[in-house]
Amino acid sequence: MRKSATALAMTESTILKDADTNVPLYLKVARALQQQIAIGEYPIGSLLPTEVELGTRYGVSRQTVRQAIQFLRQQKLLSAKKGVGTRVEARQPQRGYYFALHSLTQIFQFAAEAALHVDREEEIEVRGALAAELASRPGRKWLHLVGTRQTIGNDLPISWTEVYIDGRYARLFRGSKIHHSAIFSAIENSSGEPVTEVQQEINATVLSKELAASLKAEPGSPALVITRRYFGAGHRLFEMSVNVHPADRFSYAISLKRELTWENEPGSKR
Amino acid sequence: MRKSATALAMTESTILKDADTNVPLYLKVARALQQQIAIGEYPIGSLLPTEVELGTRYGVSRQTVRQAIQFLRQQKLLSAKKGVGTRVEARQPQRGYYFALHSLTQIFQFAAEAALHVDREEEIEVRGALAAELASRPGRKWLHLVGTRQTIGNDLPISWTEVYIDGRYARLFRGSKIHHSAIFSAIENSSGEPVTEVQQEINATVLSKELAASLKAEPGSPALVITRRYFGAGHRLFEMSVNVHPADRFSYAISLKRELTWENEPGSKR
DNA sequence: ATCTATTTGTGCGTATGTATG
DNA sequence: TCATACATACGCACAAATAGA
Repeated sequence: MRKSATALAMTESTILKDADTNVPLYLKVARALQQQIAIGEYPIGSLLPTEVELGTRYGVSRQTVRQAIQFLRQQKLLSAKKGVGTRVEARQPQRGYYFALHSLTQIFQFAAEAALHVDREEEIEVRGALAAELASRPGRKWLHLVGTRQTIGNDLPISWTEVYIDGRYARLFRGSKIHHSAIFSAIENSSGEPVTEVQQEINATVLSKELAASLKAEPGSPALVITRRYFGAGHRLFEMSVNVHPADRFSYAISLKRELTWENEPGSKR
Repeated sequence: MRKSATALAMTESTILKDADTNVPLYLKVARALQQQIAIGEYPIGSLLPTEVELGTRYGVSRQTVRQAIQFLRQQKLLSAKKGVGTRVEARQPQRGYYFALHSLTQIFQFAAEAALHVDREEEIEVRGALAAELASRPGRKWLHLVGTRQTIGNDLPISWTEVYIDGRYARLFRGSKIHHSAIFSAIENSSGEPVTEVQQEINATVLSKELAASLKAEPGSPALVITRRYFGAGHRLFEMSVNVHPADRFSYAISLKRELTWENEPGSKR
C-alpha cells in the first residue's frame, strides 16, 4: 500500500518488466524510448513528453527518466533545452566511423619527422583563381613556400611541397631555410588559434620532368598529390599545402573505427 | 547552524569560490579536479579520493561530485569501477580529430551509386602471400571477384575493382553478374555482423595496358589505388578490396573536424 | 512589455544494490 | 566474511529559460 503510482501506469510500464533483471532501470527506459523513436512514434523534430509525464507513464522517478534521457543525449538521439522540452534529433543511434588516431601529428606523422627544406619563398598578393582557392579576398597577403620534405639521413625527398600561409602568420616562417615541425602546429602553438577542421583531397599524377628532377625520381612515374586545407575558428582558412609524393616512397594509410556508443556505460553486462 | 560541513573543508572548497557565478557547481568541481590532474597531483593510473571524501573536501554533496566525475569520464579523463574507485586515465582531455561524415555509405558514396560489374568470379583457397595479406590460415576458402564499378548512364568505369570475400559470406555474392550495393554493407545486413574497423591504404600508380583497356583509359596515365580491409568483431578480416581509379575520374576527399568535448553540456555560457 | 505557467537544469538528502579486495 | 566504493533509484526544492497570455 505504499505506492500506487505503478498501478496507474500499467499500460506502458509493463514494457519495463522485461525478463532482463540486473539491467538498470534507466537503461530499460532508454531502450523503450529509443524503440518508440525508431518506430516513428516520436518523429524527428518532435518534443518528447515532459520528464514528469514520462516518469508517471513508466512508473519511475523523474531522476531515472533524466538519466535515460541523458544517455540518449550522449548518442545525439535527443537534445534538450530549458523551458522548452526534449527534442528528437535522430531515429537511429548514429554510430559514426572515427579515426583510430588521436592527434594530427600522429595522422601526419611524416611531417613531424620530415623537415621542410625551402627552395623558394615569396610574399604574394593573391588574385583570381588562387584567391578563390584560398577563399581569400583578392589583394590579401599570403606567404608562399616551395620546397621538399626530407627525413634526416635520407637524400631522397618524401615529397615536393608547396605551402600557402595566411599573411598574419608569415612572420613565423619568413627567412627560414628549413622548418622542422608541421606548419599548422607551429601556427597553432604560437597563435593559440586551434585547428578546427582539416580538409584533405588525394589524387594521383605522373611526375613532370621538373618535379622529377626536384624529387630525384623518374619522369613519368606515379605520385600521390595530397592537398590539405587547414581551418581555424569561424571556418577561416589559414593554410593550404600541396604535397606530391612519389608512389614508391609514400603511401597514405588511415584506419577508421566504429564508435561503440555505450562502451563505458556502467550498466549492462560486459 | 544548519551545516558545518563547509567550515571543515575551507582548504579546498575555496577553489570553487571562483568569481564565475552562474557556472554550475559540478562543472567547477570538474574543472578543479581536471586541474589537479593536469598538475600531476593525481597521476595517471592513480585512484582519486572517494566520492564521499571529495564531497567533504570541496564542501559539496556526493551527487554533485558524481556529476563532475561523470563529466570527466565522458572525456575519458577518468574511469570508475565498483568497489575499487575512480582512476585517472589521462592528463589532457584528448581532443581527437573526427570524421565530418557519419556513415560509411557517405564516405564511400560512390559505391552506393556505382554498381560492381563482375567480369570474373572464382572460389579460391588462399596460400602464401595472399593468405598472409588476408590474415587467413592457408587453405581457407575465399571468393574472388574481379570487375569494374560503373555509374548508370556512364560508360566510363569509375574503377577497376578486385574483391576478396570470406568464404562464409560467399553465398551472398556467388553467381551474380552485378552488385548494386557495397559489398561490406551487404554482408553487414545479411549476417548482422557489424563492421568495427576499416583500414584504408592509398597509393598511386600508372595504368598498365591491360588495366587501361578494362577502364577505357590511356595506358601510362595516373591512377589512385585504394586498398580497403574490413574487420568485424574480434578484429577478424572478412573482406578486402583493391580499387584502381583513373585520376581524372575520381579523387579522394576527407574532412576531419576537431571534437568540441563539451559542446552539448547544458552548463557554461554559449 | 510584463507576468505566468511550463519545462529542463542544478543541488542535495537518503536508502539500497553490487562488485571488489 | 566483511568493510569499502561506486551504481542505482527515489524524493524534494529551487533556479533559469522559454513560450504564451
